Amino acid sequence: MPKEKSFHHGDLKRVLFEKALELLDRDGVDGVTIRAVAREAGVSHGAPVNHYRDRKALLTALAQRQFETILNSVEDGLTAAPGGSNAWIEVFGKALLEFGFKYPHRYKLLWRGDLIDLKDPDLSKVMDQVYLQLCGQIELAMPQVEFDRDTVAVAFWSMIHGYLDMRLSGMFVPLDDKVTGRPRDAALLDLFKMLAPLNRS
Amino acid sequence: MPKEKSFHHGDLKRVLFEKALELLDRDGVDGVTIRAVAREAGVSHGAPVNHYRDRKALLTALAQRQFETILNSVEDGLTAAPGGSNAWIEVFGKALLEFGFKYPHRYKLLWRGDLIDLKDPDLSKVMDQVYLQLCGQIELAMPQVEFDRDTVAVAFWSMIHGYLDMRLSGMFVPLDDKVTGRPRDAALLDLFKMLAPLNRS
DNA sequence: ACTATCAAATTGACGGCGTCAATATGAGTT
DNA sequence: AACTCATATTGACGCCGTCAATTTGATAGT
Repeated sequence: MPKEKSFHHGDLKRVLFEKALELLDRDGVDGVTIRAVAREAGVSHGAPVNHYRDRKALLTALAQRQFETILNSVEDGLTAAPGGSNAWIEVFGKALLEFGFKYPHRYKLLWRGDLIDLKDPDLSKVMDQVYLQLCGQIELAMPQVEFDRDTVAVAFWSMIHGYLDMRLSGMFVPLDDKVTGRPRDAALLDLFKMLAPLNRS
Repeated sequence: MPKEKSFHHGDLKRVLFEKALELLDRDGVDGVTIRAVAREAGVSHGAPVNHYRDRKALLTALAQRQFETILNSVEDGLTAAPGGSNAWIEVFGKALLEFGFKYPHRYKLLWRGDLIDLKDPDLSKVMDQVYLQLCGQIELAMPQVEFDRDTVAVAFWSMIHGYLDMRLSGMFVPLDDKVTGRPRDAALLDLFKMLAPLNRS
């Protein structure tokens, strides 16, 4: 547990992280500047360097936390899943789609390899955890598959991510469904289920 | 045909566009600054405003041109295609994948809705052309399909784009194939072909 | 209780950016 | 030869990230 007010300010690192997340949700990643975060936290523009080396380190910490959230969301979904052989599609698909539509700016940050440090051990660790969990579920559901598990995992994740990325970039909103945006989501998951017969059974 | 040296400088707009494209390929979109482009063109930092209102207008022009290139590439591929009912998968898939791997920074720019003007008429026109061409091919190949044509188009494009976006962001290079990167590409296209039996035939 | 220490915070500077306003230039027209 | 007006230059403003020098103040050692 962090001290209430340990030294000059208090646990500034926690405050900086929270303010950065608020700015991210409100203004997008461009709004998350060292100086803006410092302003929100009520400290000088030079203070954050003691806790985050630079902007990339701050954004990396934000991204790492979001992957943790997604990992937990998937784990929760898996324990509550009916357990059909296609359950992983619903669980992973819904986890990613709901997260993306709820926190678009957080989701987009996850794939900004130019802004975050992909070599960061904590970040790459949780990214690997999510990916390996997906592969594990595919292996459980499809013990004999025509394509290797990595290919199925990459194809699935590519489709979900590509769809989210284009939707959140405002790319084909006008060409997308005119209603809630959800029927198309479900259709994509249903469509991917057609690949389940890849089982050599 | 543009005049050789029409006024103060010559047709600066053309030069600005070309230098901007060079900078994009070399340094990524962050390297395409108004001032850097002006430097490369040998003019002052205030000169470009007479030809591109602001940075977003310049980047929009770059993106529009790239979509034109992709559109032409697809059209070339279609005329040369064998014409099988799955030909559109190969043609569109290869056009996008080859463009993305050859010009990663150009490809990434296309989906930066925060940097380009999606409402620009010229840009949205060519984007619609590419999308409608895809839908048209799907309609030709799959006259009776279980899902509506838009859903198939979105699913296909999502998978290709998601894969490219993650690859080009350096996201799962370590987890991807260790060889050339191409076997995985082909596997994804093959995998999507499994959806062709969606034909109610 | 006093002082030394040292992480944490402040301040100020530097260069780069986008953008805007004021000014200068010069080719084509009258 | 003078005018016009698009084009180009210059300089400014307020952001930004980052760094160096300095100050602050909680804590540990005497």
